[in-house]
Amino acid sequence: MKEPVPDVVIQRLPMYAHMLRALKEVGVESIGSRELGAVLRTTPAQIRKDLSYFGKFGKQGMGYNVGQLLDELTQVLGLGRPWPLALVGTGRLGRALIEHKGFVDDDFRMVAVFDKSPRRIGKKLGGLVIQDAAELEQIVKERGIAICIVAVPPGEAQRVIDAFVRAGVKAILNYAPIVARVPKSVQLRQITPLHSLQSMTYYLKSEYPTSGSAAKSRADGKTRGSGV
Amino acid sequence: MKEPVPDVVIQRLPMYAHMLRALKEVGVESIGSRELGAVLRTTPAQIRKDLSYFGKFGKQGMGYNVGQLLDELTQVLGLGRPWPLALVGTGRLGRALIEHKGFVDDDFRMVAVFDKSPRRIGKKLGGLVIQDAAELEQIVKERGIAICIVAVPPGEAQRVIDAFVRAGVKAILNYAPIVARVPKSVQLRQITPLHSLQSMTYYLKSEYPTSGSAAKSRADGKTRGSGV
DNA sequence: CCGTGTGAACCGCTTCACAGCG
DNA sequence: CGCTGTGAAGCGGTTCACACGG
Repeated sequence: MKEPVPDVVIQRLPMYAHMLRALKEVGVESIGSRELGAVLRTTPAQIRKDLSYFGKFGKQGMGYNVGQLLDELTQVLGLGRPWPLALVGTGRLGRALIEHKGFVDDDFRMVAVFDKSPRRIGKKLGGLVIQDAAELEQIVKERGIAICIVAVPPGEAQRVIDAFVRAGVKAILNYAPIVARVPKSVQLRQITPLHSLQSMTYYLKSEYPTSGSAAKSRADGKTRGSGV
Repeated sequence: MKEPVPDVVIQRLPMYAHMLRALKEVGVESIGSRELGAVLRTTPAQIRKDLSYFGKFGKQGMGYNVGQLLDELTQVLGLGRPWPLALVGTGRLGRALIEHKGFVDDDFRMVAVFDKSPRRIGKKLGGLVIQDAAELEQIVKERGIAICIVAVPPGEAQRVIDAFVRAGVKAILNYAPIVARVPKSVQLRQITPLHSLQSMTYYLKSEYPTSGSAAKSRADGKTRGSGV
């Protein structure tokens, strides 16, 4: 209910909104923090606390009105309008992202696609003509694009990000596995599935011991099916 | 450096390893926590503390040997061996994930691909024959697959995840935007780019005020170019 | 001396517990 | 009475600062 809302809270909001949308569609009109917490796998306290940063949306003894709370969160997150998006990189990843329509909904609309390869420039992709990455800065400025998606090879990612920043972009979703540098005023989210895999293995290595690797041989290492 | 290593620490390790690999390739043989922190955009203290959970890898006054530290982290994370991977869902997303080779490196190898659509079963994808999702449980068990990737539509994701869990899988990378349920013994990582976008907009909405949204009409809303 | 390893201080998020309102 | 909203306690991770080793 004060100014500095913790970052983690903001990042949980989309999940809340997502669930509320689902509940609304199913016809649920009202829900308590206990139930919402159960379905979201968090605690009721967490939910109440999170929401309290933005106002008082519930009625004591009654819980929250699903539709109303969804509207509030939509408002808080700045959604409910079509943010224009740009994407650079139309390799497999970029094409998949566009065609998969993972983000094209009411809140986002892809309005520009770039690539630097002459082979691709001029072709159409997802209803848009692929434009020369050299014109990125100008076009992004012209169209007032605030959010962009980077799907180029690692070696080019920082260059592309710099161009976006110069163009005034304020939020970047980066799929390239690099440690990107952006001004503090620019939001950056990293999508690096390989790192997710590499951290999960930490928890697995005891159950699935090495078959040889570092040096110490291990006769069998067949711990697998056991826990199943 | 005791037993319960914080989860966040584990999740930073892949980034450290990644950077060390890059440094090694460039020929850097030794690095201090200060420099490593600078390039990774963290603090030296953080790095030293993180590493201290696993042992003493540095030499005072000298910093860390890049190659050696990389080996240690590889060991800690349980990498340096080819973990077999399975993927379900060969729609645009699934195909892109496979063909993009985002995770196929020395540490991971895709060994099975599933789909439930008869149109796709039997076709080849990334050198593998797409198999009937109905056989998922059996095949995953047979091949001792511990990690899997879910790239099916939201409505099917939980079912698929349940099947994987029954098959004994211990780590799941899920691309479907759902609140997945898994036993605590199973690692789960969620890749939900849309939520990343939806949380970034929170920080943008003040700079790019609404053009209309929730109800209140707003004559123009052309605040765009200003901040650029 | 320089830089690591680390206990201790610090800070921020989470959880608790209860006052207050429907 | 039930459940929200919230100050305060609890807890875990980050940062500090310094002892110690090369």
